[in-house]
Amino acid sequence: MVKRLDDNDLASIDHIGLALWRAAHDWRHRMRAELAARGYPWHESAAGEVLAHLGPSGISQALLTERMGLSKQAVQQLVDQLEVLGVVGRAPDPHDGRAKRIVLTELGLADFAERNKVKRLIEQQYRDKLGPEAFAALEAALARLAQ
Amino acid sequence: MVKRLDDNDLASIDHIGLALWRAAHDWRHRMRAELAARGYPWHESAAGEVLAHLGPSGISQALLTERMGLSKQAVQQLVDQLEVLGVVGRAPDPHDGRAKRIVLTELGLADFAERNKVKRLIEQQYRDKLGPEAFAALEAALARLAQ
DNA sequence: CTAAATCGTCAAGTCGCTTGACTAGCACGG
DNA sequence: CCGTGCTAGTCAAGCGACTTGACGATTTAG
Repeated sequence: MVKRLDDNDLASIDHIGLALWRAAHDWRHRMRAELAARGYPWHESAAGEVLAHLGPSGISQALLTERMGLSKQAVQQLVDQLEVLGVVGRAPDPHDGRAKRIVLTELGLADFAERNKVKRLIEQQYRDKLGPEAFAALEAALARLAQ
Repeated sequence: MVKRLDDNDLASIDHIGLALWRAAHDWRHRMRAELAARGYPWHESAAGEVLAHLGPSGISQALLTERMGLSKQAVQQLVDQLEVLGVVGRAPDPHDGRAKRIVLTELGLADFAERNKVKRLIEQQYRDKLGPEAFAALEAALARLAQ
């Protein structure tokens, strides 16, 4: 036996979970990097996640908290950052004196539009790489798993 | 119009990247929770990731660092935690006075075995949910994406 | 109309990682 | 065989992304 490699016993780590993990991170990385390159650098930080839950009609901070699955304090901090950057603003909710609505500024709306473009771009890259049938199969399998 | 929902404009967020993200996190969560439930709670913390790169024959800290894609200090801290817990130990490398080998203790070896069991279990859950063809298609698509 | 729940805020702490500064051992060209 | 530089590991400090705790201001329920 010439040489026993360190990782002889690591064949076991190459499972589908790892493949999923890598694919998810690849997607995330492409998305964040592309948006940062296009002039929306906050997508490189955690605050960018907020924008994934925020459309032109705005959202209450409480609902945002629920959707993001974080503590309300965490969400508050992320929104604070975006507010400083001028991407979102806070407006009082007319129907509830406690609540505030998070709304997109003009810059935020531009970000929203760009995000959709980039999403389609990366989806197309994946489709090109896999072919349309395999891409559809992937989508279907993931949807099935999510149920 | 009865009611305009907050998320009318959020249809765009439901893309394949998100599905991948969720699937990856589901896998990770099942893995960690199951291992924790079986008496290996460190898989709930970042230190558990170390064990994914560590087999019975051990590994040098430097190589581990390279594999994990973290700074050497980060890896050191994670290994420290596992050492305190008695899962791994540090042995001097006979061929290199600077290096130390990270090796599994008896507890670590039990963890290694359990990890493989759980991995197979969860893979089987996924296979059951998808059916063998779709599962194979998912594996193939993910492998293709990783290239 | 009071009691409880909800919305948001301020403060402090934890976890997972990073960068910086350092020591001990190895490698190699002169 | 020796110094110059590279590599393995350690110690310390700090930062980002969260958490928990405590709180005032509303709204809702009984």
